[in-house]
Amino acid sequence: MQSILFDFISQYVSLTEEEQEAIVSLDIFRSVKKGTVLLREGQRSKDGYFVLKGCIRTYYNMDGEEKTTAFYTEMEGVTPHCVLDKKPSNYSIACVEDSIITVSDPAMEAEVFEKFPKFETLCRILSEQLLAKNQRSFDEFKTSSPEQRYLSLLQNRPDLIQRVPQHQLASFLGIKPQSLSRLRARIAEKSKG
Amino acid sequence: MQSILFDFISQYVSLTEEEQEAIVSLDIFRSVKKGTVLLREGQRSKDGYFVLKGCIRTYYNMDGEEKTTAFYTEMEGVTPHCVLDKKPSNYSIACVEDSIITVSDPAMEAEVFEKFPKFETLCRILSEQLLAKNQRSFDEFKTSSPEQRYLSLLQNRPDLIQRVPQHQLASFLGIKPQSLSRLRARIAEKSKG
DNA sequence: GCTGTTTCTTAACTAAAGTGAACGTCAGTA
DNA sequence: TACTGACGTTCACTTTAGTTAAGAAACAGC
Repeated sequence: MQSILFDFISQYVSLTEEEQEAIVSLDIFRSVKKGTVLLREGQRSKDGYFVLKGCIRTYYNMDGEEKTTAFYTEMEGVTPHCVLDKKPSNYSIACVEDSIITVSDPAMEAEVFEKFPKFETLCRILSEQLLAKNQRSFDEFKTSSPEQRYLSLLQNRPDLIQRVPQHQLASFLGIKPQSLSRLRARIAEKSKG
Repeated sequence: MQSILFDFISQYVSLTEEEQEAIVSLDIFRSVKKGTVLLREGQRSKDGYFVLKGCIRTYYNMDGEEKTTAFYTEMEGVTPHCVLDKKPSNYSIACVEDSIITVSDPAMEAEVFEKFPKFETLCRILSEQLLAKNQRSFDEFKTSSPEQRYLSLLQNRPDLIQRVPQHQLASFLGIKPQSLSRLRARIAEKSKG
């Protein structure tokens, strides 16, 4: 299980035995059941999550309605805003499927950065790349219609459409579930032609 | 001029005289005229930009039409995707106003990180915070209508509405210029009510 | 297996954004 | 001065999303 994480890290920096053991000794690996809420709106958690297997999502509760804004699957991680903000979280995080994740906080990070500065470089590079990726997604979202967004999702993350409920996908695409149904019907109609 | 940058940095880490001089000696400060294109679609620049005064924007050329997706004003910075990607840029960056900016590249960063590891910590923290901020904006964008987005812009960055052409604002809000005009008229109508 | 809930789809109607075109304003320029 | 092009607004019309409601299908708990 841990090897999945180390394989991922090795794409960026190489780790010695000692460094790997330092990670393992932090005891960050968790197995969580579908539906488990990792972070609840209003809490002040300091934990960040990284998905080794499975899928988790962030969602807001807007006047009674759940709005899912992001999914994190294999080899993707989230640091909730409240960790950096020092304010209660304004969204929740839950497991979409049974998942295996790592859970870590800034104190653990600081400890590792101290011992192995290499990890700080790793984290800097990862957040720079995540930032760029997030901006690209945002740009694509802004410059395309719901239908184009759905088609692009179909191209780039077809697995998501299978593993995630439609109504969660809808808000992820910035529309209502009914509109997603209609849009799908429209596309099917076209391709039948 | 340089003091603006150091004031900003001092919010995160404190710099010694020596460190400040190291920055100054890099000769990164530039004064650029309105309309200047800093990065053109298709180029492979390694430069990142930080705005001390003025405003710059990123935009895509989508079948002849310019789509502006982001504005950067005082104390905001961009690292174009092409810097991290090692691919030609798929967007352009231009000055919206006469501006004073810094221009730096990864080689310069590496040099400074080497001499003063403190700067790597600064950069890590900055990108983590930028990432969180960007995700918040994206979440807000997804969960609101064009009209709500415009009203929120009016609240949070009223200056942008003044200093930026409407058609650039429109694509920034994810809509067409005509829709922005209409939407503004609608709001004015309501408040007259 | 039954029941109730959640999820997905469909439909009719409303509201808003996209599209194409026209027009007025303004700045720059021949 | 007159011409040009860019920008913003308005209008008529089309397309699509939001809203409300109803019903079918899938699923979980009993």
